[in-house]
Amino acid sequence: MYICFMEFKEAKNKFIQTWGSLGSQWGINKTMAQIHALLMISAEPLSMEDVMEELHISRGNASMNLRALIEWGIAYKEYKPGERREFFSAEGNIDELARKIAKERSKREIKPTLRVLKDVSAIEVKEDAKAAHFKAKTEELYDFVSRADNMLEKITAQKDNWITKTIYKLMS
Amino acid sequence: MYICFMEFKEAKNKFIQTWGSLGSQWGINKTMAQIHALLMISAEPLSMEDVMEELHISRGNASMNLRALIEWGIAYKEYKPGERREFFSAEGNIDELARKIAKERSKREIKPTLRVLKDVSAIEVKEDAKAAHFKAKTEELYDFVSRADNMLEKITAQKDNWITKTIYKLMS
DNA sequence: TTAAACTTTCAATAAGTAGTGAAACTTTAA
DNA sequence: TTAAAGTTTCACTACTTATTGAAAGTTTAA
Repeated sequence: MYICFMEFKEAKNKFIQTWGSLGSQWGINKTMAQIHALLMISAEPLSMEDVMEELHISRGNASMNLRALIEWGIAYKEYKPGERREFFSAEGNIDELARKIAKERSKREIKPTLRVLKDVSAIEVKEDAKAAHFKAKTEELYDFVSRADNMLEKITAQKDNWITKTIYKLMS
Repeated sequence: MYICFMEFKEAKNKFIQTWGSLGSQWGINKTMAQIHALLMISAEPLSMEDVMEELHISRGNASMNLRALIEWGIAYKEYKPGERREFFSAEGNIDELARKIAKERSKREIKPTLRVLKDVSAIEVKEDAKAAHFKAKTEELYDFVSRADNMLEKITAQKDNWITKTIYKLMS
């Protein structure tokens, strides 16, 4: 039997790397995902200096990506009494985290795509069979994507444990 | 009132570009998504030559990405009687298309991430409060991601109209 | 079996995206 | 009000990923 003895530091590093590459596979900047990973597993809020040191990144990079995380609503600025510096922490509730990511991506990508699908499917078709096929196909896509987006909204709208609730409902 | 009169060609091009950029925002190669868009809206299967001409891409690029689409199970090779060339067409059923994409991404990204989460959360913790927090957090993440993956499987396992069915079940 | 038609591969290169670091800006406490 | 501490911006550079194109490989019909 193979037993993996991993040190805390090693595990931490592996987790940050994995979260970063997962991020970039899903269209999120690698550093942004890594900073998020770091904040998520830190028991205490971190300063920008801390983030820079841990990930070996520049001040500019840290600043930009911390700001992006805050814009997405998945990291927060915190102030410590008597401390001038700002500290950062990640959204601690995973349900809430997933909800916010889903919401943000819907807003940024799905909604604009729906608009285009609506536009392009609005072409007028007379004789042209190819154009007719295009119209039919893009209408079908519009319908599908808009239903999928709707489904996502319904799923994430459930407060607390939306995954568990959804699985439960799906079993009926 | 603003009315948009779009020509078929213009609409087609816009759709291909949009589908391509949607693809790259979701970690799928732009050309792969564009070829898929083109095949999807073509009434007839297309030859590699057709694809190259329409998208202004090289033979090598067309070949690689057509192969990738076939590996994903969302495009098919077709043979016409009396024709030596191969023709390509896209998965016509959108439900099936989404199902296959979900399956492929789960296999490529979610499953490996779960493995890492399991590994890193297996560290032994004695006194160290930071390590304890790390362990708790990664265990929580493992639990969440594995439930989410499970939910996706359950949703897409429903044959025919899984979106409609899911929305219906969620309303209960 | 051969040559024409077609497809794939892969090293080189281009394009796109992310990261740096220094300068500009902002805030705060004395 | 000022200077020290801290933060942001952005032009430049580094890095990653996609694309080309030519050469190698494959298939088929005569």
